[in-house]
Amino acid sequence: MALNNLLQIILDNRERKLIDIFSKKKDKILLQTKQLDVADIIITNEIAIERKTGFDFVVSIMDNRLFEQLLRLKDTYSTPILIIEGLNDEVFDNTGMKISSIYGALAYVSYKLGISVIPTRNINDTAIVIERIAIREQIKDKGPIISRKAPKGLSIEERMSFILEGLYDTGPKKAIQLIYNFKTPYNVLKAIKHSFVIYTKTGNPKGIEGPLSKIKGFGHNYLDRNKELIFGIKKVNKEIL
Amino acid sequence: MALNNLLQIILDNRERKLIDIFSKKKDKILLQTKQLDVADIIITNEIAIERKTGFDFVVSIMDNRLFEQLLRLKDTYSTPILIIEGLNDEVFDNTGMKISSIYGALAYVSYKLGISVIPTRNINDTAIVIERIAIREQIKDKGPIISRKAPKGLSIEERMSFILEGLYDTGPKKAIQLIYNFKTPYNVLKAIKHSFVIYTKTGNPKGIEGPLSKIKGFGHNYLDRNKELIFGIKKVNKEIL
DNA sequence: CTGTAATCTTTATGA
DNA sequence: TCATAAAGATTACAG
Repeated sequence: MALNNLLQIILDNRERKLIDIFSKKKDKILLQTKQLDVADIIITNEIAIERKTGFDFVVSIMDNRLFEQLLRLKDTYSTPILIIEGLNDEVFDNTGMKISSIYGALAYVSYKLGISVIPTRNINDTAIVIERIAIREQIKDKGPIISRKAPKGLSIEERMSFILEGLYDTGPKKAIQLIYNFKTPYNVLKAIKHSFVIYTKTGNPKGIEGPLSKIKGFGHNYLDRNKELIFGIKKVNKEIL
Repeated sequence: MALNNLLQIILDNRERKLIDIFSKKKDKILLQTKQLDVADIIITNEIAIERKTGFDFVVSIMDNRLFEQLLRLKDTYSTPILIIEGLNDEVFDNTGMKISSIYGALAYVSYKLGISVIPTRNINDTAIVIERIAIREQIKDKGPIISRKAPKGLSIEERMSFILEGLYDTGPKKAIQLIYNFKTPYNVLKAIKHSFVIYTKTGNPKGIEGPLSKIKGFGHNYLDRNKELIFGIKKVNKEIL
């Protein structure tokens, strides 16, 4: 598609500044703008770039947007790239986030999520990086990309756990325990249905009985709250069901 | 107790400054120094880190040492990491290398070579990154557990919807529709269980029948994918259940 | 993401 | 054996 030796770059139409910069290079770059869902810049079918300023990066950590965005990027493109622009003292000092948290997130994205992180100083540098990548992929030897560690879309088990994390008092740990013990989300709900609180003679909750009682870490409170959530009833006696 | 929570970090004995920094944390970190051949810092058998100041980085590009080093790192450890420290104006202005060349090399290392690049401002930040990686690999859960936190202050209906948003192709809209029609999450799963795909004589999916067919927007794809997710079975024929 | 507070389950203890 | 208190583990929340 690339006529002559024109570089083809697709930009999200909200990236005004980048559009301006590349517009001035019409002799080199064939610019295309559209509303993009999962990335900010697309170089090829395989390579897409998310651009974040240092400030954006930190803010998106706090509201949990970062992880979600990057996972989608990773799901959609085999070579996802994050350009992080101007991660400087100003960002570290003024966002109120702990330094260790920022670097923890950065390290996580880079080596655990397997997303290629490229730091730049400012938007002009960002434009340079984008152009270099486009040149390499579209003009130079399109040498193979050395594969990273196993591409990690959500497995079905992870996805199953994901559902259960909607329950009260249920984080990743408990969710995984439940799937491990009962195999499927539906079985988990059935297990909850068939478990009951045991009371002492004086009427105090003593523990639980039923399928759920075989796993540690699930008590009467867990049962009560989640039965209401799943079945829409406040209290359940064995006799009623 | 304390002994078990010690982080173990192996440093090349030429990394004097890092050794100094970590030496002051003897209560947390078990430091080991030795002459290392292919990395500067070793976290586990799989994870090793090359540390380069911005200046070193540029110089090693020029004398062709960079790629040789990093390729060896990559050959030896399955998760190679490059910490690039203080890649700032001073480096870009005073090394005499073209900006685009520096970024070209950086991009190449990151997305083409598949080495995890993590930028830091200075050696103290570098130490933080190393410590975070060690914590994640040596203390926290091995497999990265993904979690989704429910927004706080949800009503029970909202919370019910949130559970269903763990299903495939189910966002807020479909989740609310489902709760509105079936009242509780458990009923929704039962409705999915008792809904089935209808096929044409030629074996093509035609639509669905059962409780779910009464609502618009839920087709055979939705049914197939989510039955697998909820019940752990790839395909369900009416006859089997 | 991290670090801390809050919450829940389990174990220990005394009546 | 039951009821309360302390300990241990996990989740929720704020930055």
